[in-house]
Amino acid sequence: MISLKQIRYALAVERTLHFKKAAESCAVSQSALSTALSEMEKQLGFQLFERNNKQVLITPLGKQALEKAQEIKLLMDDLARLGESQGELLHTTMSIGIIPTICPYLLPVVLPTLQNEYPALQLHISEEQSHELVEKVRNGDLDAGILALPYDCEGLLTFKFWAENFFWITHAGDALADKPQLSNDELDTQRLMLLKEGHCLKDHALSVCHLSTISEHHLSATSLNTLVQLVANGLGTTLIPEMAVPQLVEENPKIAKVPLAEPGPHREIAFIVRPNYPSIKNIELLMQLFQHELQVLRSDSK
Amino acid sequence: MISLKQIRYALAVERTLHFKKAAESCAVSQSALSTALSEMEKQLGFQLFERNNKQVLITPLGKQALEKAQEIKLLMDDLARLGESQGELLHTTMSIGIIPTICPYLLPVVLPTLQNEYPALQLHISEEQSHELVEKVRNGDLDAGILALPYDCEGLLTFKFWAENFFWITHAGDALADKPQLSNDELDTQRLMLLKEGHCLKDHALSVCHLSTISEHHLSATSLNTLVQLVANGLGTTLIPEMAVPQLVEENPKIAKVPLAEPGPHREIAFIVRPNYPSIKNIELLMQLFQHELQVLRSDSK
DNA sequence: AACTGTTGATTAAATAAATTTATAAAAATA
DNA sequence: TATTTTTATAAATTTATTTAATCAACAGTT
Repeated sequence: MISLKQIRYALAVERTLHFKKAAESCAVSQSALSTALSEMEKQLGFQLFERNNKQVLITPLGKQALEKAQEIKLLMDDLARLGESQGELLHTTMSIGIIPTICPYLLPVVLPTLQNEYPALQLHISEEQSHELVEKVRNGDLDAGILALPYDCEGLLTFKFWAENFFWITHAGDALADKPQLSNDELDTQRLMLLKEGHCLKDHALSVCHLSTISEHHLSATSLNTLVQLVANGLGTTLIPEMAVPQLVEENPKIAKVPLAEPGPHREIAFIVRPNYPSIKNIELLMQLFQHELQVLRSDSK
Repeated sequence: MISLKQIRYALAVERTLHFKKAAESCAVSQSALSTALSEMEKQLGFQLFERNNKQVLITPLGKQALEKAQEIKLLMDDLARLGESQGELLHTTMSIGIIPTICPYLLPVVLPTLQNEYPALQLHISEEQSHELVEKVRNGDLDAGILALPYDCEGLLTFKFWAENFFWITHAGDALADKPQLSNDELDTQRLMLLKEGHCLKDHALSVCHLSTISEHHLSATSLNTLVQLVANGLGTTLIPEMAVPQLVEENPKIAKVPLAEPGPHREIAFIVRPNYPSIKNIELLMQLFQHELQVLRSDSK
């Protein structure tokens, strides 16, 4: 009879493609892992891995088996978590992924309160782009994700908890810096710099400008912080979301922000969770808490 | 760490609501099962079962956990079966459920060939009504089912492999017994007897008559064989499917069959299988074989 | 009240199984 | 040729599991 141990070992080898590393990641000896997998292959009646002294390959049937194995592991994790759904809320370990254009601005807003009010919560935060986030939430590597909509999250629950606008950012001396708002026409003539391909904020910003692609003249960077540094030194302008304003703009006398004429909200922020995630209540509570802290931040800065 | 053994034990208690019986069905001592389940509850952090000396109840959270456990068991079974998909076809054990209005007429047609050509195949046949069939195929108790369409098989693959008409059956002396075919109007005036509630053939037969319910005058029975005995003794008439004709009509001089004017096919027969069933190829092969044998039967009786 | 037959829980000895450590074998590398 | 890196194997040890016997609680019965 195939055991969960064997399944865990097999998944570790799939990850590492290396028996010794897999054994380490399972905290057992390489010998134990080798034997367990041989036995598993015997029970299955086919090879999972083709292995020699130089490399480990996954056989075609092995690939199918490992997909099932992954599903089983996911369900086992869910089962183990079921107990938490009745215990005290946020009294557990949670892994949450957040996209880079939200993460550094949201965390300082919510973490202090979170740590005060729920000291038993062990948060593991990772910064990832939307596509990785969706993938990892789907396969259970993450308990939840936070990203900006619209984004294709098919098969996942989405809980919108925030909506905000973008601001146009230019250097302090710019002639347009004191305008009450910037029209779309004016925006189009600017030397706009956005994030590199892969960041959803680029797409959302382009959508605000009613553009589908960005011209090659526009520089691109890998973080909003970098973009703002470029703006501060007169190399162009950019768009940043409201929640980044306190950190990136307000402390910096060399740049100015101008609201956009384009009606908002320009992006909506949501949690994504697997529908079967066992303690959705934890996610809902987190969401309410985040929403509240963001509201406090917004009213403070008015 | 929760083990598969614990999951199997828990599912057995769910089935039996009795520790001792569950232990027997798992072929272990009651002590082993008790200990394993206590340990499992400790690991989960909540009670699966409320037990005293008189009864075993499933807790609300336990119900949720057992649902997950059932899914895990299903996936484990699939995983264990994956090896067969590459081995020789029909070289395994299969559990197949068939509705009562197909089972006794299909089996004698297909079993001889099946046992000759695939002696390694271990077939477990059970006779069940459509709703049980769908349920048991869904949860993995059966590898496949054979039923008559139309029927709601949402979430399952359906492979139609046969279509046939009904015949009107009356006693040999009936004035209508020699007609080339029976019109719908004539059919409506007959004292038609159909199967009891729950048999899909009743619904399909009513549909052929363009009726939604059957009047209280119509007797009902639990098997086609019974119905035919009633017909033979002049107690009424009935409809039987083509595949039952050789067994129920041709050997019996006291009854006569008349084709229906209503255009067919009057019922279609299909396999149902879970989409994730690991060796669909076995099902497809079975289906082709069944189809072929039925064709031979049809051409023989012409 | 005492007896009887349930039920699920507990315990200790016997049994089975998995893990570790150490080693082997094969192949690439220096 | 010696060294390193890889997975596989063997024997000893440790760990976990099963069994069989017993317990404790309870519900009927006598």
